[in-house]
Amino acid sequence: VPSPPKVLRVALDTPLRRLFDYLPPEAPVPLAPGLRVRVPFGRGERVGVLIECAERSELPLARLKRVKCVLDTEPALSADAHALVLFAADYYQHPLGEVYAAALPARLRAGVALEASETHYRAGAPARTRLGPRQAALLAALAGAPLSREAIEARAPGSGPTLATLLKRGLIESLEVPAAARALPARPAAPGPALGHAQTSALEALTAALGRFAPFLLAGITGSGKTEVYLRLIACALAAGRQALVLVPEIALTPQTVERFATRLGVPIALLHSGLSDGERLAMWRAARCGAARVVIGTRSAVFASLPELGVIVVDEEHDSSYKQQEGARYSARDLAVLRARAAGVPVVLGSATPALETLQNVAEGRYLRLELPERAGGARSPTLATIDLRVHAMNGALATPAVLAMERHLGAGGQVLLYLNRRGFAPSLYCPGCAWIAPCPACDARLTVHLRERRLRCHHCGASGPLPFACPRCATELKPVGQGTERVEETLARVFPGVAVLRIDRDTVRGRDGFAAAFAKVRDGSARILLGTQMLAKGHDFPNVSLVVVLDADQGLFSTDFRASERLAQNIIQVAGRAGRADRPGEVLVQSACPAHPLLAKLVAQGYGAFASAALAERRHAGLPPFSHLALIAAEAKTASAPMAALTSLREQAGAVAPVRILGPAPAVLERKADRYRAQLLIESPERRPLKLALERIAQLIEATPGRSRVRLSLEVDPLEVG
DNA sequence: AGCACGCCGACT
DNA sequence: GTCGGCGTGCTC
Repeated sequence: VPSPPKVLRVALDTPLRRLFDYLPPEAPVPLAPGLRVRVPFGRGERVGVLIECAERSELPLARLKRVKCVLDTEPALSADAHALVLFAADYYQHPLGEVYAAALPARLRAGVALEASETHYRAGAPARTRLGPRQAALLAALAGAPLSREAIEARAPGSGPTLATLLKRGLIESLEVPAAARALPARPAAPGPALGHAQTSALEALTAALGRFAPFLLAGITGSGKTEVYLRLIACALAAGRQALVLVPEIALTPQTVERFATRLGVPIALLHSGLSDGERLAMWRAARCGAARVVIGTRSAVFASLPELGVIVVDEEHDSSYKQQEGARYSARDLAVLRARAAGVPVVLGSATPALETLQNVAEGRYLRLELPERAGGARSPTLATIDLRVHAMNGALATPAVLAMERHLGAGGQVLLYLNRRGFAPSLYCPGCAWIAPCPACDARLTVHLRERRLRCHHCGASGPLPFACPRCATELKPVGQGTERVEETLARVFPGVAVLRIDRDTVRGRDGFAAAFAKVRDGSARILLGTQMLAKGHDFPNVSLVVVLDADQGLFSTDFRASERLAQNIIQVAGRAGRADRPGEVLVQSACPAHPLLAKLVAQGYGAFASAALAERRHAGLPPFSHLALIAAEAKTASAPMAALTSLREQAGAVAPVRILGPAPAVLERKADRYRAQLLIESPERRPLKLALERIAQLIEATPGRSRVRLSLEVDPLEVG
């Protein structure tokens, strides 16, 4: 019998980057890493996770408090998920307790049982007083095996009040018994369509890898049948008695997606996404952990879900930026999914029509195996792309003449037209022709956007809003909206295409999941002929009758300070282009730009995403940017203008980086003042991971030791997606 | 992050 | 004379 450890090291949900040492509980209980414990902390109590058992502490034992109780008999997370949490905390330089908290449903953090239970009732002490007929009947029913409330209700309808009375008098006792965890009910599996040649060979490669770690990129244009390949692969894993984890971007987790998995696979499915209540999330999580759910479909944080029999991981639309958590523990669920697959010894499939440049480089270096789905299922042809030079054509608002002509042609042929403009509102600024005044946000270094229908000015950075002024506050000249937003394009369309039904889809017109479903229905039934919208249109849904897509302004993404802007632009263009065309009618895509000769845009339009990606990767290599170097970002934020720069300058001096790690900055953020907070940043860059990691460990310690942390908030992000 | 303790303005 | 502003210090 091993002697009990002297010290328990516990992760707690605090922003402190250390573990807390406790004495083991008085009564000896089994102890193992991953068990939840209830501990005294400060003047209150917390639920933490036991990370290690140790023989000594850096503090004198007399100063340690004692663990109040051990909540579990087995770890909350499966071994691979537990290891993933430890890895993520270390890699992203984030407090372990907070990462663990992100991995567990809120109710488990509050201390409820790991496994679902149900209250059952049975007869207790014999009655010493006379009972009514209902009471006697109920007691008789509960004389045998304990029954659930539902079972009691089925035998004796309306016995609820009687039950409550007898419970109170001690004549009935209650007990908690394990309950089957709730998951979506299974349906009979339906057969799928026949596979094409490329799908078949991709599926063969994937199924051959079941049972071992193997990372794949499944590169397939929209409509090439990636989902069908996922479904067959998952079916194979299920047949071998394993579970599957499917990660999707938040916006893609629609009832249609879930429906497709549920009807095809015929097994219970658990969903994990931000729209669940605490109770629902707990039920889904438990269903995954106990194995009742065979497939887990979830967003970002589902990468940490417990799946004891994990057999395969799928990351759909792997290029999507919503896999990167932007607050708190800033992890990339896509990257962690690959690490988890390695820890679990299972294959992982990253699927996309527009893979991230990082992923393509992983393929180029032989770390991932690329599987290609080159053709559209059902023989549909890919859309043709062309640019429209905005400098040489007459404009109708945001629409160049060739775009208008193309729209007339497609509408005349019975097709639908999709216009993509990544800018909400009527116009991005309000300008005074008299004195050149531009309506500014009072709280940000930004211009206010005109929302004409609401007759308001809005800041798209901080949410501030105010009434729409008629005249310039400085010189009383009438103000002019400048630039194009979706609301203004809608107005142009009403003028240029009178009588044609237009549907605008953006955050201002579509509210919540139901709103999107309603808009989607109007597109499907043809009651909308022209669709106009922002990124919301580029993700998730297919619009099979759309034959023409017009990208109204490609230039926003070409001249940004952020080196990833062109990659995002190309992905958005190709994703939105993927909405167009089907078997009997190839789609047409027109990209409006004032500089169609821009090398990356020209490559994309003439030769497609693959050629764009090669050119963009060559540029990144030349400039020493990711994926050819590794970055971390230190951000500072304060109420005063000088504090962030001062804090980062001091941090830089103390850190004193050693080659090959370079420290760039500090520099004010692109939007220096946002919501009345001033922001600056420091960029840490290194061609190698290891020295970057060492530098970050040092910097993270310095940040924690920085005095006056209430005045300047410092945060650290590893592998930032947005830089500049 | 909470949640304490600890010194200077507008109220009963 | 108090109630309370948020500055800074601690949590095994």
